[in-house]
Amino acid sequence: MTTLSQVAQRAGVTSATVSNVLRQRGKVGEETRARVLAAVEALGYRPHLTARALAEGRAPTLALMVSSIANPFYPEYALAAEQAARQHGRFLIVCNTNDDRAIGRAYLDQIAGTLADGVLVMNADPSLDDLKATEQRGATVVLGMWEKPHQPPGLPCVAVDFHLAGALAARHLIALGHRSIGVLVGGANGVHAERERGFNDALAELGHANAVVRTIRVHDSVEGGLQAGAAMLAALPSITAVFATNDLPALGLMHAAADLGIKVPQQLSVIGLTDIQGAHQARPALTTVAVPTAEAASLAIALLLELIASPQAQAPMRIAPPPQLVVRRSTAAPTRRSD
Amino acid sequence: MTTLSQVAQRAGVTSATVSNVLRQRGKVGEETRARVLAAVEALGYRPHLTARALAEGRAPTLALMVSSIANPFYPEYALAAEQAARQHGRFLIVCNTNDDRAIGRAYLDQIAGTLADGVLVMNADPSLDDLKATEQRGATVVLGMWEKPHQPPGLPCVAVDFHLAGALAARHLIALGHRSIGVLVGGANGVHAERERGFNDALAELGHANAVVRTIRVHDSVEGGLQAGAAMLAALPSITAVFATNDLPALGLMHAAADLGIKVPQQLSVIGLTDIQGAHQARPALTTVAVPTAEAASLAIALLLELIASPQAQAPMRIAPPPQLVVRRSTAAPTRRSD
DNA sequence: TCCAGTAGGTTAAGCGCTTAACCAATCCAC
DNA sequence: GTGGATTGGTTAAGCGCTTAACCTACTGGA
Repeated sequence: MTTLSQVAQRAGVTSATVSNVLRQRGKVGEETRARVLAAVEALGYRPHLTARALAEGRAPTLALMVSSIANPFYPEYALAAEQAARQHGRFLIVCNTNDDRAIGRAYLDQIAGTLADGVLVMNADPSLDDLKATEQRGATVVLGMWEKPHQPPGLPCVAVDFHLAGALAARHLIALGHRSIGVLVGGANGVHAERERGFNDALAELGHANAVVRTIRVHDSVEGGLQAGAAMLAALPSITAVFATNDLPALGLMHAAADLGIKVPQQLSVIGLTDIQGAHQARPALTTVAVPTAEAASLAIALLLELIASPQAQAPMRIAPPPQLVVRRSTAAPTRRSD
Repeated sequence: MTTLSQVAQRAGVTSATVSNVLRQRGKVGEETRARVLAAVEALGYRPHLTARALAEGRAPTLALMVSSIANPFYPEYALAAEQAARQHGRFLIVCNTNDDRAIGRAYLDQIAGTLADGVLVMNADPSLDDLKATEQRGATVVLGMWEKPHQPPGLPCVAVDFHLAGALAARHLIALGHRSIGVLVGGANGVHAERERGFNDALAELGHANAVVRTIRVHDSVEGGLQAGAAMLAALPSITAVFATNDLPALGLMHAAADLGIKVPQQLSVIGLTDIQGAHQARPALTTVAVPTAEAASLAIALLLELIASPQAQAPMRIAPPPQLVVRRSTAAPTRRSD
């Protein structure tokens, strides 16, 4: 490792001067600057980011907390977040909490404010109380995707209008003519409540408050949708469409339909929510409501950095672009399955 | 932020003593220890990881370089790597190079040896030369998944026997009776060459060297497999089975088959390689050769940490558990498609 | 001739923590 | 009692970098 003072020695100056050259501040003569740069080059000097951060009184990284990076959707989000962070000269630490609040707390305890001066938290994975405590200790916390724009969490956040997302799904199904609908609600701890509410509210607005014939809570996975979906489809032949609050169960449901010999979309329409990669790769390609993943991620990073720079702003909320209906091949006008 | 010396002051000792208490080293009296711990508790003190790392002369994190965390397979690997790192008290920075060597080099330049004292690189994404240069500068580099166990890269690595992986696929197809096989080779820059070679070598060993009727290079994605697969299936009706060097193109190929009305596995067998999450969720579930992702990741982290602790070991190579054939529903005994 | 201003540096303190070296008091065996 | 261990701390240097404060020419205007 080459240090600043080694470079300084070779260039015949003090390390302060080298630092000034590298950071383009302070006054440095043309000739000296050239000597310094030559020394930097010759020794292959690279600034020690850890030392720099300590001296500057900031942490060198940002942290992203997710339940598991292996879950679809998060990788896309993480990619966008990392790129945004990099553009601001920051690095991203990924923390998998595995939906375990103790792990989340341990992470916050260890790195918030010391290794990472900003933490981007997805889905309120740790409890809001833990997050607020972390904030008290002087770290900056941003909720990466808050689902209720009209109900601020008391923490800085990027809000995505999931109420609208649910509503878009409902309007699409109603417009197609569906009047007998099943709903699969995923998400642990009621995280998807707003999506479900948006769906039901829109139904009511359109005068079809009772179109939902069955609502089932499912595990937020393909398997969850497969199992619950199979049961639901077998029990209720009148259902012509299913809305799942997440794409994963929606895909599982399509499998369940295939297993039962039900054709999608001819006999059953399926609509998801999120638009993960697998959605448009499915057969038939899944109609879904797309969440603005990348935009939300870069908004969150930007917010985080602004708050780190000037912490006074009171719990600001950034609104991400609205979700959008993406019509693919898994939805169509209804035909009675029983026919 | 609470610092060590604030705690020390409150406990009526020096910061050295507080440090000794927290690190369980040095001699500290029972009574003093209790006072210190009480002060730590009262002030909510948390050690400053950046400062600690600097003082200890090590970097606080490990880095994982991948082309894009949004690509399937990497998230699973990253998850395992992060968990292994956490068990050793390290944090993981994720670096997406987007297959751009300049970005990879920039990352190495910036963090290797300063922010991250170890870098775990997937698929030789940056050039080996860049990596060796990084090593010269004193950083520790480990290749996360080297594909050629019998041809050391000159850098520490975790090797997975992809030759065997290819061979397993070949043996499976031959055992089922396939004699007219198409091959889809993914991976940029010939990364999948070893998989293809393993496949062909096994075929030759079994006396069916000419079973492969067509080999196509494809983009390493569902779309890549879809397009190339459609062309191949249309042009060569004699093909009864396809091996793809990666699951993504294999899934695309299944779609192509569906589009052409070709039934899998009745009329066409498809086998992939990797066993990504989407493989067992596909319909029919994809037969594939599973790569020991999690094991390779934790081996790599362990190797990285050992090398950081004692850099003398000469370019050791760790061998991950062998790949394993996972038979699902996309392969069966052949029937002539033309029948 | 004198002084203010500026260009081009240097000095030194400090970020928060670790750790080797040192020191004072107590203990115990002989 | 006396010397060597042992206990329980303290001192101070240092990790590599930043930055405010300071110093020393030199320049030029009145």
